[in-house]
Amino acid sequence: MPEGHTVHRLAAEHQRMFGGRPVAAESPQGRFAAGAARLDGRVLVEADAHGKHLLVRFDDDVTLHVHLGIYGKLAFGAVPAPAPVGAVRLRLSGRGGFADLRGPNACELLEPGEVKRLRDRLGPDPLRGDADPDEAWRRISRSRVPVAALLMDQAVVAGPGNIYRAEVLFRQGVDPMLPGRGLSRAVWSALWDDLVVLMAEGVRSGRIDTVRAEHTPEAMGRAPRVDDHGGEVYVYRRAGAPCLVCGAEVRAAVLAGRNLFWCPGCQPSASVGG
DNA sequence: ATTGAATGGGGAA
DNA sequence: TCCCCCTTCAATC
Repeated sequence: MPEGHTVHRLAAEHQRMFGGRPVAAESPQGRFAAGAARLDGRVLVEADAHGKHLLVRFDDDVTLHVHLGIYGKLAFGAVPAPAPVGAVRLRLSGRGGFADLRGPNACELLEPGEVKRLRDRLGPDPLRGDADPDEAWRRISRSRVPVAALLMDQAVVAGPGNIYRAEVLFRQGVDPMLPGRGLSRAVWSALWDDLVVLMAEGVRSGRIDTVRAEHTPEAMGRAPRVDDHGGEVYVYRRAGAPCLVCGAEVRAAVLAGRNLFWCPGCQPSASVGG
């Protein structure tokens, strides 16, 4: 679930459901009991997202910081809320509904200075209007780290995860192992612009679709195929299957502890886009 | 009943 | 580079 587009949707949902009104907070599981007690009854001022981090500001400048990690989930529902099921770390409820948080990587309260520190260590987020891609380019253009790893480094770019990085590199024809400093400025711009388009579409639809109209199963007379994550993609989790564009076998490798997928035909070694 | 995998990330070594 | 955190669900015994 949680790449940056999901977290932006969750922020919008919090704003819509709770914004400007007091909320009730509890920790049915008990592990966030003290934090929930501190939030209980406060007015939710603003919910925001930076990359995969959800930042919910309450009156008196207390900010709830949630990072879902790889397992975490947020589930919304209508009030009256049913008895909590499973390990609910935090339940917020208000007139407009309730939100249950399970399995987050982070669920904590931050002071304003800590929020600033968190934001300062994150790179530009393609989904934020205040994002400056040059900030990322300054790091990328100096780095020997493979571009596929740089795109997963939240200090370089905040928001893309394993699916978007694989898909954007495929769409731009970039070899995942190319070191950052091997990229031209033009290719970085193309990668960034494509992330902006793909992720904004992800916020609208709530899924990750990256296949261009001319390569859809309908356009190419193939059986439709949707990945388990709920979108239509070129290479993510398609190892061993034929590339939708050139027919070469999609490859997989582990890079920095994460599964990387690419097409050796469309993204040959040292290819720099086009 | 148990294991493994999953769209993350921090910290130690 | 590994290990650990946290939770759910599907696959396997």
